[in-house]
Amino acid sequence: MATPSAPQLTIGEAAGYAGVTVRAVRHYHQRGLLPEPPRDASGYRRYGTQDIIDLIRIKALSQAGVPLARVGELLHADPGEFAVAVAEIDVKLQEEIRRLETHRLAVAQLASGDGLALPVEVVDYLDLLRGLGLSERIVTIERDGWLLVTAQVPDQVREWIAGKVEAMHDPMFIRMYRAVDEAIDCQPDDPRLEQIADDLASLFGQYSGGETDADAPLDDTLVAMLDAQTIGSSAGWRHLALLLEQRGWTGWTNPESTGTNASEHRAPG
Amino acid sequence: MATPSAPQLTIGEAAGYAGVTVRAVRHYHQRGLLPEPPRDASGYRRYGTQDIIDLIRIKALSQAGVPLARVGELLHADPGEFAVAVAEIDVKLQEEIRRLETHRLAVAQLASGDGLALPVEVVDYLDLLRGLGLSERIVTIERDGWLLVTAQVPDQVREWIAGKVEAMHDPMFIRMYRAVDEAIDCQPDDPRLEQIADDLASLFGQYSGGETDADAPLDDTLVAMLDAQTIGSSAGWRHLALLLEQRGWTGWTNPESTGTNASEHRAPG
DNA sequence: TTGCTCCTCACGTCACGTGAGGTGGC
DNA sequence: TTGCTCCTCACGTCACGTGAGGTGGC
Repeated sequence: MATPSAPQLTIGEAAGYAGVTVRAVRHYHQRGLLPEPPRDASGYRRYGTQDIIDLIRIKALSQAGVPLARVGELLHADPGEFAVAVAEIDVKLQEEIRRLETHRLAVAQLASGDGLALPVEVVDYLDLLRGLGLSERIVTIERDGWLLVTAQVPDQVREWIAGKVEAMHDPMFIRMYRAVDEAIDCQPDDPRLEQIADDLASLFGQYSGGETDADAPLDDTLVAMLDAQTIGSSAGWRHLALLLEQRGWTGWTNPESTGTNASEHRAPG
Repeated sequence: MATPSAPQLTIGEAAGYAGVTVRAVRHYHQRGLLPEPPRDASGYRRYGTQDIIDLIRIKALSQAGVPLARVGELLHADPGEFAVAVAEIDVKLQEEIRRLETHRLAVAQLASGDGLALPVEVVDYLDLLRGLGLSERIVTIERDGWLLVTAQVPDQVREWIAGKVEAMHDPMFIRMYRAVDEAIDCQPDDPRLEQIADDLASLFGQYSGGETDADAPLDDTLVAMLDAQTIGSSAGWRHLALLLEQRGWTGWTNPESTGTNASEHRAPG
């Protein structure tokens, strides 16, 4: 009793006392983190107290996000190295937490269905369009347009959307959007298209279009994608574009008509 | 111009506009998340606008921590299913953030070198021992003992350590610890051991040992491990145990002598 | 012609999980 | 004898990364 005999645990017992799985212990042997203990007559590994302590420390480091490759070094590092490594680990954990918190915010927005990969401002703008009574179809088209633009130039989007929201206080803009919305489901021979084209041509004439800027021009390919996504998605819109051209308008690529903002950043036709 | 032609992007261009890698796009095809687009004359995949939008949405969901297996369902889910799934994702993200924050705290403690897998209270207690001038060797032995106990019964440790801290206000306890510390590096024939054994026997006699409790008894194997880790680690201690037995003491397994708390939870021998 | 992109396998990463097939211990 | 643990391969997981070896496009 004066010299207590150290217990020789099997791998399952050792794993249990350390709070890890049997497979994890074998894995640590394979990775060289924990030396293979002696075997008994049956070929079973037999673990001592120090092995359990090492297992607990390996588990703690690993759970703190330290890759096993570094755990090996750290187990036998002096306090100086250890402190440096710990500082690095803390920075990584901080970054990871910030990343997840950002994603949580994104996911919360995402509950609305729109917020997926879109800034809050854009989601609010889309809700504004809904509030004006515009159809889900046109809102979806707007949303997809903004998805494309946001993926490309995320930083500019906030400014652009501010301009759009302001424009939406102008009753003329609202009338234009409603007219375009009405056109979306028209057949090309629908007589309403002629009336809508007349209205739009008149509205466009009143609007001098001074908001064009070229801070971050979108490249031609992206503009073509946006056009395809907007005009190309509706036979009514395609025909409306033709009618507007007949009235001297230079095409859908003008800002107020497409419902996306891409064209605002090209000089009017 | 009235009917803009949709651009047909190569895989590299598509990946670029969506902000993912070329390999990721091929992977999404393989997983069935994104249908294979048509090929051109050279066998190159050619992507349209909707593909880019889908890629952006896949990326957003994936980055939010949604496994690709679920991304597939969610891409075409109705708003109800989507909302439920989003709520689940948010819960997972919250858990993950909490887990990482806990680990950050652990890692911060870990900077001291001790805090690895130990509660703050234990670290403070170890610092208290250092403050009393005890050697690093005995502090390390204490630490490893607490590591073993904490891995086993983490909830009880806080109470136990409170009792230990209180006991350390008793000068008798401090003298015992210092005597035991002095013995650690003694050869078995060191004459000081006799003196230390006399002192300890005297101290033990004064101490009635009323703090034993059995709230969460440690199993025999764990106690044996603790004994091996403490007494077994020093020839001086092993001999001191013998000398104490000669003085009628029942062994190291009595609480005040080992420096670990395990034995406090067994009835004195 | 050079350099870049594209193509299809197919193995590597990371920390283990999970059988597959067999043997020892109580 | 049954059931549990142990043993050693060795493939599977997850979301791609990274060559390997070859061809098309500008």
